[in-house]
Amino acid sequence: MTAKSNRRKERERKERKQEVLEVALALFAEKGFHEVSMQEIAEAAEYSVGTLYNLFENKDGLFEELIDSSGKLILEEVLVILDAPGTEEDRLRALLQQQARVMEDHARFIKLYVAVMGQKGSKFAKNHTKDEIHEVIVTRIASLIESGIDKGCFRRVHPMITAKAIISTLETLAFEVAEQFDRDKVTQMFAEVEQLFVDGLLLHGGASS
Amino acid sequence: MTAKSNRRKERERKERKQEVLEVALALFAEKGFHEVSMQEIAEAAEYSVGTLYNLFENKDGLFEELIDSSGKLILEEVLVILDAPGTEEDRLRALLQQQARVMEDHARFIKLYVAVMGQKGSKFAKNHTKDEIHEVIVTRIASLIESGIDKGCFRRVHPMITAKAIISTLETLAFEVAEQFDRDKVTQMFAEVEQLFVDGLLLHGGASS
DNA sequence: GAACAAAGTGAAGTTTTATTCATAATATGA
DNA sequence: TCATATTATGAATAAAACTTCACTTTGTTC
Repeated sequence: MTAKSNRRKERERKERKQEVLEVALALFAEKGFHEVSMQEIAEAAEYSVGTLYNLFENKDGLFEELIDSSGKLILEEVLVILDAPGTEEDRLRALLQQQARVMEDHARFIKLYVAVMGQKGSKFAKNHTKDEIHEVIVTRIASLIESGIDKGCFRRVHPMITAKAIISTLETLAFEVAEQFDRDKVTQMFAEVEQLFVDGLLLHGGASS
Repeated sequence: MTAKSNRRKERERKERKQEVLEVALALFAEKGFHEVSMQEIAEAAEYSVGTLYNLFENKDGLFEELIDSSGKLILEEVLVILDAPGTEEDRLRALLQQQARVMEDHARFIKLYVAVMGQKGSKFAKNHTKDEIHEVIVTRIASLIESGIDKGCFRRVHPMITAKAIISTLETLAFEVAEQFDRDKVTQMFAEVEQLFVDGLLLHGGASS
């Protein structure tokens, strides 16, 4: 009985933490880490400050867990798309076509992430997860492009720079849609991005329409 | 005599302010606004805190002046390039080719700018200059691209999204080189960006090499 | 329903940092 | 050189936030 209870307690604790993290993400993404007080998070989450400190080590700890948990989620989603079977062109198109869905869930996180990434000298510089997400995704896309070049379906561009261009474009657009999300508009937007990058990379007949 | 003196006093004051702003920019870009104290800026600038408050209204004021002065500089530089005579292709290439030089002067500012831009809900949301720089540059590039499409030298892409893609790519790369700048490496980098975007936009024969 | 444990609370303590201001140093002009 | 004005200083103040903790409420078990 006790073991079973412990399991449930633990799960409930995780749920409470998740609840807080979601509220905190919204606030941090809107105003930035230092412009949001623990008091504010507590009120928004309908807990007291004390409870926050019961759930998390401290404000920095809360923030790190936020980056960690959201980061892992998004990384996983993107890798599933990139690891799917198909040609390089297919997979690159799939990535862009599914961005609307990915961003619906994660635009606020991406926004926060980009803002935090900037300050490498800040106290969050040590955080491993932070850089990893970005690095892994960019590297994967770069090798996808490289492989497409080798097979002769993409023209010769610098794979790493192209990957960075694609990701930074997606991040920038995520920024813009983070506040009020409109699925149709965003889908349309990424169709344009797809046309820009993928058609621009194709060697044969991409420049139509 | 007094008028002459006043003029000089004023100039010297501006110089002192500029001196402080440069030091502050380096610190802010590295660690972020809230992670840099007035004490820290004072020490780095080799003044006392009191003097900072003599020169600037307060910390927020100092920051706004920083964004304002650096922002106007960079805007001016970019517009000169975009307003130069030549075809759309020429001017777009010129923009990318001259980025190495522009960034050598302003990479730290761009980095800071991007990080701050993120938090629209922050207390700097009111700042006009902030958004204007970005908006003006993006809009100008978009109309350059649009005009190139109309003339039949670029393929049909979404001008605004393409402009945003180009700018966000440049900003991202500025991020990376902000710390230690290597002119040759950066020049090479932007050549790759040029190849990616401009060749990708051209209707005829761009896909060579 | 009583004893115990777990979760929640928020006022008070502590730390941090922006800002002020009385004073000192320096520059200016006669 | 003296009187005056400008500029610089940094300890003291005040405000804002993080964090703690003694206490209350809620849940669990027998």
